[in-house]
Amino acid sequence: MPVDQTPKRVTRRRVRTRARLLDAAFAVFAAKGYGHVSIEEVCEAAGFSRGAFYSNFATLDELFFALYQERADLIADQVSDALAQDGPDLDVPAAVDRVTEVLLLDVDWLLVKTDFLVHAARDPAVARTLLDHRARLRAAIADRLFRARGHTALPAVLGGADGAAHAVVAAYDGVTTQLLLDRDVETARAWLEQLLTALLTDGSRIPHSPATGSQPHGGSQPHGGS
Amino acid sequence: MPVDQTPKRVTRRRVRTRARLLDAAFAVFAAKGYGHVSIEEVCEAAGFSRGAFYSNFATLDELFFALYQERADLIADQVSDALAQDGPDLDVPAAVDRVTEVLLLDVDWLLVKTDFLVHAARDPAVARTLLDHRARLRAAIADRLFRARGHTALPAVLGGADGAAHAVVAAYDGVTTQLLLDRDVETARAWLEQLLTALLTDGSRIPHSPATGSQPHGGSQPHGGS
DNA sequence: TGTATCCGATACATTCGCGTATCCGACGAG
DNA sequence: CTCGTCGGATACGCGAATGTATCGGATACA
Repeated sequence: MPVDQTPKRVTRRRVRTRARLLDAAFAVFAAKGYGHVSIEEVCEAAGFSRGAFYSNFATLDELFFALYQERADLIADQVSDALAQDGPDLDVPAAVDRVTEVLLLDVDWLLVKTDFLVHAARDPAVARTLLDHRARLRAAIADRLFRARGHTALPAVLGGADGAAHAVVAAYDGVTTQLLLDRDVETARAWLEQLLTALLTDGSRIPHSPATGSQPHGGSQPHGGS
Repeated sequence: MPVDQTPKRVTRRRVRTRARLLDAAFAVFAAKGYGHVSIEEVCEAAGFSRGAFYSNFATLDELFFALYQERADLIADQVSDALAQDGPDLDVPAAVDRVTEVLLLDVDWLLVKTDFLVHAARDPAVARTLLDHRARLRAAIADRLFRARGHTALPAVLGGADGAAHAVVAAYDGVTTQLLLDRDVETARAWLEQLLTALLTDGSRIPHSPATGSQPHGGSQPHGGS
């Protein structure tokens, strides 16, 4: 067979430099924001010259896309794991706690993800990828909620596990926005847990104490910086 | 009055060109995204040369900042008006409808706003401005909810009108994210109304019919493109 | 209407980032 | 161990965007 689909040899060194470029790009994008980053900055942060870049990627968009896919898949797996941990009956606060841990731990990732959102908002092809990723997350959540129906009643307004999963993602996005501005991870986590609790349980079934006492900070409510 | 704070003459032409620059910048930012826009592109869209720009702004960031402040103030006023329209007793669905109309009408504004968020997330001084704007919105909402307490019971998990206002803003941000990806304004509006209804009313008091029948599209739930 | 001032246009130099072509060292196969 | 191929470095030319300095026309006030 004279010609391969990927005619290059297996190339072991290549994957290492590619990975280093991706890692460096993540750090640089988080720090300065995509759109204010030049190719050379990424290469410099990775300890390479531009030649290495053009040997692995055609454009900065391509790198950004690959970077997002890699990390997004990782996050999706982690969320799936966090949701699968406890048995058939769902412990809402515990599950919310685990998922929140995964989703709000790394502010840098939120920064890059938001950059990617802005990018996708103007490119339908890229938007499709992001929508697919979100659909995967929602599916995992909806599946978990569906398996636990009967044990935990969902508010009727949301309309089933599917709608509830949608609401969870929306709450996550909303809290992310505030977190990007005030950079207060702990408050954001507390606030997201509270929001999800409010969304996933109907009013009659209050999980914690409804008044003060369970917040990490002194305040009665996890309000952001202002 | 011998000396003005701004010693320049009243300069009537100046404000016109400044406004034209701001309007053009809004359109260009919405189309291409801040960070992929050059000064010359803005000037060209406004029908000016770069000299006009440098006579009115020092940098593109400064223009962006002014642009955001102008529009954000406008939106804040509109929301306040929408909340003040009905009497002392709050009609939640109607108020939600009016506010949603203001907040999700203009996708271009959401695009620019998200760009500004990304920008603010890396500049604490800019972030302060955005946080202030959000605080103003929340205050208007909380004030409205507080005036209507007794008529409409809020879920205890959120902790009072203040927490509820926070939740409203978070829901708005979350729906915005989805809207930027699928560009489906009608579904987004329906979904936001449903989310706010779920958040602002406890489970026992269901405003519309809890099942299908009030959505604009055929589907049972206003789920986004995927 | 005259005029001093302001404002935007034009021209220029400079810097920055990009993409390519070429070269040399490294790695893997035999 | 040797050689052929691959991957990354270096050097070059190019175009775009920036900031400034200067000029001519418009504008507001007397």
